[in-house]
Amino acid sequence: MARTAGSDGERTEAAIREAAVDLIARHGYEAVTMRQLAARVGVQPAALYRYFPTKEELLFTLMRAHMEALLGAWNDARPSSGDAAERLSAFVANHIAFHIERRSQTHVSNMELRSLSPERLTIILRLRTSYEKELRAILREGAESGVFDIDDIGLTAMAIIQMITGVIVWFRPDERLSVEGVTRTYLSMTMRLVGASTKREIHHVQAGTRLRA
Amino acid sequence: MARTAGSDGERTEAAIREAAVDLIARHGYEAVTMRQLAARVGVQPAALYRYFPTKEELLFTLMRAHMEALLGAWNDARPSSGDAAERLSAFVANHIAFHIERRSQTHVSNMELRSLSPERLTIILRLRTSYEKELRAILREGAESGVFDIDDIGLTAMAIIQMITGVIVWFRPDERLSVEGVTRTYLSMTMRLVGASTKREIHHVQAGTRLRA
DNA sequence: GAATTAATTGAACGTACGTTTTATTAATTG
DNA sequence: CAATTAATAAAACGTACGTTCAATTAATTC
Repeated sequence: MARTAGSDGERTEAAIREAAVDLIARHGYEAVTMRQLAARVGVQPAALYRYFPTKEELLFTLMRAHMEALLGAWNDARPSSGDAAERLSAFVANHIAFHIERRSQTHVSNMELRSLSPERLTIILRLRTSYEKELRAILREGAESGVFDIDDIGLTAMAIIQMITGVIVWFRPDERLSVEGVTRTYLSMTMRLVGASTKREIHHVQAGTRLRA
Repeated sequence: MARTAGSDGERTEAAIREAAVDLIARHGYEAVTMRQLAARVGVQPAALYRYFPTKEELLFTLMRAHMEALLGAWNDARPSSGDAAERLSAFVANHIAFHIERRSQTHVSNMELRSLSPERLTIILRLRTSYEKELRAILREGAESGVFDIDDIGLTAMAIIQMITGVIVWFRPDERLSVEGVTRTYLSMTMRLVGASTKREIHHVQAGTRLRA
């Protein structure tokens, strides 16, 4: 046999990406074989090479897409006005919603950096840094305007990112906790963390925050 | 050749463990080969099998030792008296100090869980859970005695652990930040996170704290 | 100082890996 | 409807993997 009835390049590539994200998130990049991936897609191993020249290029493509989607989501969710507390709320809410919706992609992007070549690693890290810069800018603005009380901006930014990304490690949407409830609690913890000055701001921010369905 | 002059089983096993932790932390368990490990130790691959029957058993041994050391360190550092704020301070300080001292071990224990068989995974997760239980107990005590203001104990415990473990991802001891400075800032952020009630406690905890140079 | 035990080498086994090559069939185009 | 392009299968290539086995030497014991 050769070309199969109803085969379509776009659909096959999408299926490969989806299966790869899932398998790599579950077993790790090194542990996943091209044969395993092909079997999941329902195709012979050689067919994968029509879409991705190497296994590493496939990994890189997945990671880059994830980072660009994250930056895109923040670009759409970013408030055009409002003080630092409001901006920070939006950032945290968007981050948590995005990561809960894409647990597997996030796992891949966070755990498999060491499997990238130096050049590709640099590209991914640049995207990551530009995302973290957004958070630092918010923290700096809040610190300068007196809305936040922050000891060290860079350190606080890392602490917040670790904390809110960590949700995907333990959170399962089908438990006693809802996405909305978890987001609310994390918003509250974040505001305390940055020493958001008045109760008014905290309540205002939480009141105005809408969570994704 | 066979047995080499001056060879010693204890020293060789220690060398294997040390090299394995370092290599696995750097490249990942699946990516490290037994030949690579043997070369690092300065021995032939077959010699490794005198000390560890399989590659996975070696990984498991490293992880279990790390978790038991963590529990042991907390057992030694745990204050015999004091309120919840004091206990929490001790927990955070011990956690950060332990993890900064053992970056590689921590990376292995946190990243390579999926390479363990179900039985071995269970053992490691049990150790991890019993460590997390310590933090939850402190948070519960603080919440009940009114020292802390906590929304959800389990959730707050996970947030704190993610935050303070995240230090090892970005912190390098030889930079502008000292271990002491980072620990102080994280202690302060943790106390805010749990809504430590009175300024007195926060100030007590931060007593002697100076901002980084 | 012979016998025994500890520590290691050297070579090999079977398997599975990422990838390439060639052939073949389906869909599209002129 | 012939020619071309798109999408895949089938088979193979060379390599590297975890592990085993037998032989060999160093240290220890009696």
